[in-house]
Amino acid sequence: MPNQNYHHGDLKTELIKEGIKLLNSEGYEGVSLRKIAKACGVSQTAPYRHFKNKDDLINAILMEAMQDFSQSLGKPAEEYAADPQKQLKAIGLAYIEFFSKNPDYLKLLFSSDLLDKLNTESQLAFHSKSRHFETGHPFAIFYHAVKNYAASSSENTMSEQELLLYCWGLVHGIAVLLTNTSKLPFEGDYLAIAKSLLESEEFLR
Amino acid sequence: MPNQNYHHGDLKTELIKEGIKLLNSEGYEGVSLRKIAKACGVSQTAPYRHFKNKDDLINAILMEAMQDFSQSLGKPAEEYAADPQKQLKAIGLAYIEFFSKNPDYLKLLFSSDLLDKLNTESQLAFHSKSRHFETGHPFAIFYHAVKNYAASSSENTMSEQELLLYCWGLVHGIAVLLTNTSKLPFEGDYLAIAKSLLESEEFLR
DNA sequence: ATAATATGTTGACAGTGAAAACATTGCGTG
DNA sequence: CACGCAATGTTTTCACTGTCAACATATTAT
Repeated sequence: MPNQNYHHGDLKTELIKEGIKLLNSEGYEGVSLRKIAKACGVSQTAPYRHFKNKDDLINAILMEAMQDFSQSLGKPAEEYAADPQKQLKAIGLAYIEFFSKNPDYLKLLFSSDLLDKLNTESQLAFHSKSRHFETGHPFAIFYHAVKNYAASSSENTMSEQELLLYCWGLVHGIAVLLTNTSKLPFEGDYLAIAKSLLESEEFLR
Repeated sequence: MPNQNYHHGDLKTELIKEGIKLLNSEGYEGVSLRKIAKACGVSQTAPYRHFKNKDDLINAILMEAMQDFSQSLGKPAEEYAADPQKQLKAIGLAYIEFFSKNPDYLKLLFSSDLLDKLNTESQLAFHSKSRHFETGHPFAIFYHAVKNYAASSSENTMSEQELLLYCWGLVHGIAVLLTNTSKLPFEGDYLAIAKSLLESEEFLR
């Protein structure tokens, strides 16, 4: 029977859980190791038994978040598996919607080294289709949809790399802008605009 | 005759200058008020006589940076003033190239509240053409090029808002991705890819 | 010249990430 | 079962950060 006041039981996963909670409640800037530790009812330095440093914890949190993300992209990927273009467009929209709902993930993702780590640790994960929903590269689904479309479309004249940059860039850029609507020059339902944009022929005819 | 050890003379502008230097040398994470103050040979709290807080100084630094940015966009804007499509494409490329060379500005820009401030303080600046190069909204040039193209093109079927989201989103997204090339799945000269992409008919035919 | 103001300094405080030294628990091996 | 070692948690401490209050000095206006 474990002493309730010392060994915690499953601190590692609870740190991640409380980290996500804190991120959602206080936002990107409000996340600190000490707060997370306190939320778990544990000393300030306890997290260091489970994570090398703050960025390591952040990466673990993101890993969790990217699971949601992968699922959000996976749904349209399956639904429109038969039509590569429709699939790609639907995935793009899901990408935008996800970060629109979770703006802090976007900031976190590009200020941590999660993606670098994933790229070096498991280059495979990005290219293999099987592991997307686990620990693989969160953008693999997107990447495969792009490859799929490139292979299927007779209209497309872009190289695979161009196409990836085009699709990912557009979708990511819109996501960034939408999480900063106050930075945009006029008001409006930008999410709706983004939707009609992706569905139009201007993007992938 | 000013005492050399007390009143500094022109601390405010030197703080900005040293701030930019620090940003370029140590990167986004390495910027702190205290370091900037020390670089100016002044006490830690001296900056508070000229700036309300850190974000205020950061905004001033960005203001300076955005001047460069505006000029980088202004050059192709003038060069291709006669051909709205070419102009828009050239501006887009300049946008990408600028942040590709100054990746830290990109991070800073979207983690400060500069754009919000500009939008509330001078909504006009974004819409008027005359003040771009001074204190106006740094994206006004881009915006005007979009409007220009929308008005001139008979091919374009998008609304002005759609078009802005499309162009700005694409260009911004690519800029973000290029400043994180290590996050991309394969290696290559992404800047060159981006260039050929913008020039292709896939983007604004 | 003197008062008001602008500008700079000192010292302090709370919050942060991190390391070192120490304490407690639980597990594996004899 | 007992013992020792590894895992996990705590305390203490450090350097660094942004910011404030109180004080000092210079500049400017009256």
